[in-house]
Amino acid sequence: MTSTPPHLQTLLDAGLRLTSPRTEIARVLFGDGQARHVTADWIAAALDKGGKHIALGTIYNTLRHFLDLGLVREVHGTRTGATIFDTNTHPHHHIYDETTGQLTDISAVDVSLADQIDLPEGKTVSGYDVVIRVR
Amino acid sequence: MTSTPPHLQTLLDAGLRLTSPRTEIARVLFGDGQARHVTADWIAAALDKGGKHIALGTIYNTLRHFLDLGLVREVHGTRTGATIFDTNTHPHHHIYDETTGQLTDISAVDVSLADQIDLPEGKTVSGYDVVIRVR
DNA sequence: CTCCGTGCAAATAGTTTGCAACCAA
DNA sequence: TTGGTTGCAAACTATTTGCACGGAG
Repeated sequence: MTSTPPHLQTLLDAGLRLTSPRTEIARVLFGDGQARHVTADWIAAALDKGGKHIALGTIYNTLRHFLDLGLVREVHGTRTGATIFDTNTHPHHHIYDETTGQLTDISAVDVSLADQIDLPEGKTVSGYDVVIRVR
Repeated sequence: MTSTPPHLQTLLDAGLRLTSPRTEIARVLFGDGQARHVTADWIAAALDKGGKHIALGTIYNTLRHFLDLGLVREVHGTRTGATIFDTNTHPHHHIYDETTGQLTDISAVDVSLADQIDLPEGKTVSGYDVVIRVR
């Protein structure tokens, strides 16, 4: 019994059609349940390797949809040119190796913010990113 | 008595010539002792406004020099296209308003990291960035 | 005098967008 | 049928680089 995987169900719930590029990209990203840090180029290469070419433009558009739906997150703070997308959507942060470019997850509980941070009035915290740089 | 400003002295100490683009850019950045978040374009515009046009390429090259010398820092974590340079080199972090794009400094003491973070072996922490996103 | 540094334009890199053909529902 | 999607290429933005001229030391 092959039931619809949760990430594909999310697409359906959002009213998005279940098209071939979307399912293929989703398979590469979530297929084995393993969290990944990927770039658009990496996805394109992975698909090409499997004989399933998808236009880079479409990959970017699809990633943006996935971002909106919360299926992936962007990682900031690295000095690599391309945007890195993280398939781990649980609260967590990153260690960035400036020498190798290697990006490693760290648990959110290893980081704490003082509770007396002055926010601009009327604003609420929507999240925070921590990047620990090592070399 | 007009003694050499510290940031210009830093250039000299590093063996860099005190050229007109460098002093002009330094003046715009540090002239009034006020910390700034700027982009290369902002600097170009500010210089043009003062009738001192400097080529964008030269501004980028100069900013890279300033980065190496620790006169400015890059700010990561925002979703604005251009790289933001921060003239505040003291340890601190940022609040990023996703609605307005406004970037605000917060003191480093308002942030604390757990001391049990597992680093890759042989690596040392060279710094860390915290960006609190608000809306 | 000697190079380092500059201006400018061309080259790159990453990402977005316009549009005709397509296809999931 | 029909409007959301795709592919492709062109457009764009941000940044880097190559090269001949120019100015600081």
